[in-house]
Amino acid sequence: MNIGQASERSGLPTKTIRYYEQIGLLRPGRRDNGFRDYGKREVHELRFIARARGLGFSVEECRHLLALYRDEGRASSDVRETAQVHIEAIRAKIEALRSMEKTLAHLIERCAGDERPDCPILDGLSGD
Amino acid sequence: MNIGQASERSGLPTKTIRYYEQIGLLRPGRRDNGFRDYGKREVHELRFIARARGLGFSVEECRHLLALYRDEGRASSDVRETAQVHIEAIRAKIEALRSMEKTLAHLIERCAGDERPDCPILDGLSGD
DNA sequence: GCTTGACCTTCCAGTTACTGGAACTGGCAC
DNA sequence: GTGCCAGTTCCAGTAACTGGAAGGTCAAGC
Repeated sequence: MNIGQASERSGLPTKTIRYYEQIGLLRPGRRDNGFRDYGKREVHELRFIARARGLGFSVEECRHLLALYRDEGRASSDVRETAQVHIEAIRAKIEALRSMEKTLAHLIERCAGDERPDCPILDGLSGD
Repeated sequence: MNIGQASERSGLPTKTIRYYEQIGLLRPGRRDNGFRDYGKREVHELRFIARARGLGFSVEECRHLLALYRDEGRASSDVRETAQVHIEAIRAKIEALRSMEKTLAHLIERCAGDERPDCPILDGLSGD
């Protein structure tokens, strides 16, 4: 099938699919006319990548996961470790964001938000 | 003072300070020898930017906040709105990350993580 | 046979917020 | 005058796409 169909079935934009090919993530065959040709397997792998990206894995992590997925002789410990490292990064990000949210919420709470210039948010940012 | 001092006092790398100047966020004066010259006010503003960035505001948001900070006639509602929009973006990110974390934690939990190839994480990604 | 339109191709540039490196100058100690 | 640190500019690279230009393919309709 053409890239448009593959896009529809994988949920990825054609631009993204071409990009993944460019960086060597997934190389489909070509027809005589130069069009990319996707089969069931390729679409399946595109969906795999889409899901992994949806869980926040970087493209390089996706490359690694895909390699493991393709490798029948993989050890599940490899996958688990990759996922473990990633989930810890996610947790760290959540913590960082929560801390920002808390600080910001405090500042916003104190701000009148009217036409006057006094502003605890700016005061907080300026270091008072 | 020179950029090195300003860097030390603001906590921002010199590269970053030069970058902020390049995009017109903060323009220090110059000495005869061409070196940038920072005063108390500039360092104060650099710290302002550093704090805002630390709370996750984009550089463009920082530009806006800095303009408000400089404007004695600002309305605090402007600041509050900017912060409100931002905190909602933060909350959305937290939610997205939490959802990723939950899904991933479930998958990791089920994975033996040994030398065998069977892996619920890969199964989950492949859509089974 | 020709045109239209949807879909495909490649390539180049832009996005965010820096960061690294090269090549050169300023200013001071020895 | 030589070394050295700290300053200068400019160019390129990062992550993961995304938009747009310029042009080729193919089936359908007139």
